[in-house]
Amino acid sequence: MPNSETIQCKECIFNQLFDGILSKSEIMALSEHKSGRMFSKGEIIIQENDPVTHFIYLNSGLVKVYINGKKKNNDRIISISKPMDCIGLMSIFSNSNHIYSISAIEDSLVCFIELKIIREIAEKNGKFALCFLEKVSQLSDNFLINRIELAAKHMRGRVASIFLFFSKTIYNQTEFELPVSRKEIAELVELRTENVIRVISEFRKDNLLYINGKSVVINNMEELEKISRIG
Amino acid sequence: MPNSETIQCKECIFNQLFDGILSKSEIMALSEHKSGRMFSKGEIIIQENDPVTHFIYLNSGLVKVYINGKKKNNDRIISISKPMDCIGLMSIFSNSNHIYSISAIEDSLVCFIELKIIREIAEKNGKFALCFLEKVSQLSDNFLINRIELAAKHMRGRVASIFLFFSKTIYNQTEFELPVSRKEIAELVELRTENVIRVISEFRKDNLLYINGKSVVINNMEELEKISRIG
DNA sequence: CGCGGCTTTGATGTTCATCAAGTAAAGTGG
DNA sequence: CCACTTTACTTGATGAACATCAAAGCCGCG
Repeated sequence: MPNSETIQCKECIFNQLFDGILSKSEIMALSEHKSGRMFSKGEIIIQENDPVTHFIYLNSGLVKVYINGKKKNNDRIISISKPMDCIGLMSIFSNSNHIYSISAIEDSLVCFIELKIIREIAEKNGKFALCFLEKVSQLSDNFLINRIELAAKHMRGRVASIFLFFSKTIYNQTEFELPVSRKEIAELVELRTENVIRVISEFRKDNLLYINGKSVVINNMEELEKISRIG
Repeated sequence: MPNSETIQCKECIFNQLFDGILSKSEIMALSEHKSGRMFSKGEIIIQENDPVTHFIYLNSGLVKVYINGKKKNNDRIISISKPMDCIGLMSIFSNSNHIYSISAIEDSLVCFIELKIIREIAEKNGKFALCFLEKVSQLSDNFLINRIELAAKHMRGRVASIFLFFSKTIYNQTEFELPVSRKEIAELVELRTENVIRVISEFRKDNLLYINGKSVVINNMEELEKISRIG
């Protein structure tokens, strides 16, 4: 595979997540069953229906979690995950096979920890298990709330929320390179590509943002937020 | 409060869920911090924003989990939960306040277990914690998948799926009393009441089901399933 | 170079929300 | 128990929001 590389990551940021909860020996045990790999933009990390063998952790880069549509042009993106996010947390404990696919939308360093060792440690270290529990719950809550709010919004609000998401949650800047295509935005917010493009054109005309290809500058954050809330 | 009653439930079905995982003394400890209460149809069990103090478990009856809309006539029902379901599992570990409301749609016996004791046991008994983890994950997966499939369906498919849900998942019969109003069906599937009614009328006209008020008999399960899948 | 996928705009049609209005059912107070 | 009010249910008519279809320009890639 191109651009692939195996990395032993003893000081992976993963450990930070459970600071004070894991013992030295537990961290060691995890490290021994952990490996990292670079995925370049566009590469598929997990395919729907792959057996669940590892806990997956994003160290750097950006990935999308999605389900494959039955017909073509019908994928649905569940979430865009950033570093420190536990991607694919959901199906890991409830299914023996992945129910979502994951692929890199930017070059990404992905860590894999054998699920077996996670289970072993969780069984012995209840605090670790509880910490996991909180993360899973939080993630689920977010996804669900997200979906419910999405359903309540019209086209403009949906598209606005995506630009706010990238600006605030991902890049923390008003100026950034859009890491997804118009088509992918459509898959994120349950719209058709054409309509996403139309709305973007409107936003540009209304001077809410500057956008040229993938280069974005947000000009009127307040108005976008208003549109995202109401529309 | 009317129809309320406090019950010490030593042999609550809750214990069955963790059969072989909990020790005698742990079961005892849980029992001591557990209480049950009857809620009659329509009563509110949990209000959005109530502090999370207990793990909540449905022993008998039927409840709905929903979020209160900002405007009136804008509630959204997340799920209908049946006995053996851990209602309100989601927000319990991730939030200090409930983010969903829960109310009884049939007379229901609800068990409350102090969250503190659950946490204590989970910390010491990792298997118990893992078991919880699996339940949370499963629940989340179901909710999310549900929402995604919903968004893909048209009116007829959405309404059909609700009748299938009650017939197959809840009552396990082709003949049952609908426990929800047309308005609540609308809140379940992101439609307007008028449209739910229109679709139901069509189904009746097409002889897919007999329905009079709340009495339902499903006549053509196959066709309803087809509509639910495709439409 | 030419092919396929992404982007863009316009025209058209379908799906669904909204508005209106009336009937039935269910809860409320005298 | 009956008049009264409210809430649930139902159907029709209209319009808004969005999908679909079509066509053309753009871009990257083998």
